[in-house]
Amino acid sequence: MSISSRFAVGIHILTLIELNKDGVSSSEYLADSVNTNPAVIRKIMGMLKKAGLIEVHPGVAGAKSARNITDITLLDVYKAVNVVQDKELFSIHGNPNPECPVGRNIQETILPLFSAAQAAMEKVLDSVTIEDVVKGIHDKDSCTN
Amino acid sequence: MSISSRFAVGIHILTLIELNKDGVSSSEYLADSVNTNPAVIRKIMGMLKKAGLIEVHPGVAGAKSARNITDITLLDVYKAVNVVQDKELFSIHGNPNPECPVGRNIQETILPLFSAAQAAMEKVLDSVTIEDVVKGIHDKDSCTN
DNA sequence: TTTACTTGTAACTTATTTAATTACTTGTAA
DNA sequence: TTACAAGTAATTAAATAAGTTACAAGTAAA
Repeated sequence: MSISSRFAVGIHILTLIELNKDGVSSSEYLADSVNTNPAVIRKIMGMLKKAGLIEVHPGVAGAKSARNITDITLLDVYKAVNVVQDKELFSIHGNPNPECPVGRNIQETILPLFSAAQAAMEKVLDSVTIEDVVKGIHDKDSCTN
Repeated sequence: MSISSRFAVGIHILTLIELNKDGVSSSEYLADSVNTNPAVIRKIMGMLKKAGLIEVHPGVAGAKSARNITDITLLDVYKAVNVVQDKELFSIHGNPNPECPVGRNIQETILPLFSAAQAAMEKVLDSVTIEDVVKGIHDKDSCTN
C-alpha cells in the first residue's frame, strides 16, 4: 500500500509554479516537468484550486499561487488532493462478530489509536511549507555535483 | 487509499488469542470472531508466526502468543503483516524531467520529509502494546451499557 | 467575429491490490 | 488409520490508480 502520488505531484506543481513565477505555468509546461499527461495535471490543479491554493482560470493559460508559499504547508496539499480521508489512513475490518467480546469492541478500541498515529503523521506534514521544499530544491541544485 | 485491514485483523487475532488463552484458538475460531474466511486468518497467522509473535504448528489446532503481550507493540504487528514498506508510505512519481531543476531534485527533496512523517506515525504505533488493546476491550465490554 | 489556445471534464483502458473463496497437501495426535 | 487442523496455491471480484483520448467551454488577441 502507498498513498497516491497525487500528493507528491501536487507538491511538485506548487514548487514549480513558484520557481517559474515570472513565466507561464500551463498544464502542458507542468506536465513536461512531472513527466505525465497534461490532463492529469489539470485534474490535480482543479483540486488545488478548489482548496484555494492556486489560481487558474478557464481559457487563460497558467496557474499562479493563491497564497504566500510560506503559508502553504504539505498538509494543505495533502488535504487538497484528497489522498487520505479523515481517520481512515488505516482500514478496519467491518462486521466483526458481535457475540465475541473482541469482535464487539475491537473497532472502537482501535480507532482512536489509529487516529492518533495518523494525526502524528499529519502534524509533521503541517510543519513543512512549500517554501521549505523550494529551498531544498535550490540547495540541491546549486551544490557542486 | 487505506492501509490494509490485515493490520487491524492481526491486532484482533493477537487480542483474541490472549483473551482465549485457556482455550484453543484455531483459525476457524478466530475467523468466526473476525468474521472472515479461515484461510485469510491462516495467511495472517503465518505472517505473525514468521515475525515471532505467535506459535502455531502444522496439524495441531490453535495458536499461542510467543511473547508476553506487554512486549508486543502495534508496530510489531504492523511490520509483521507487511502493510507498508520502509519509506514507502507515500509514493513519489517516477521519472520526473531531469532537465528541469524541480524534476531533477524533487524526489530526494521530498523523500526525507515523507520518511519523517511516516516515522512519526510508526512511533505512535510503537507506544501501544497488545496489552493496552486487551485492557481497552475489557474496559469497553464491562461498562454499564 | 473569427482564430488559436487553454482549462475543465468525462469516458475508457490498463495495471495493481485487496479480500474472499475453493481446494488441495502436509502434518499431528488420538 | 482416521479425523481434523495448518499451510498454501490458484482463482475470482471489487476497488483504486494513473494514463490516455477526446471534446466542450472559456478567453484573448488578431
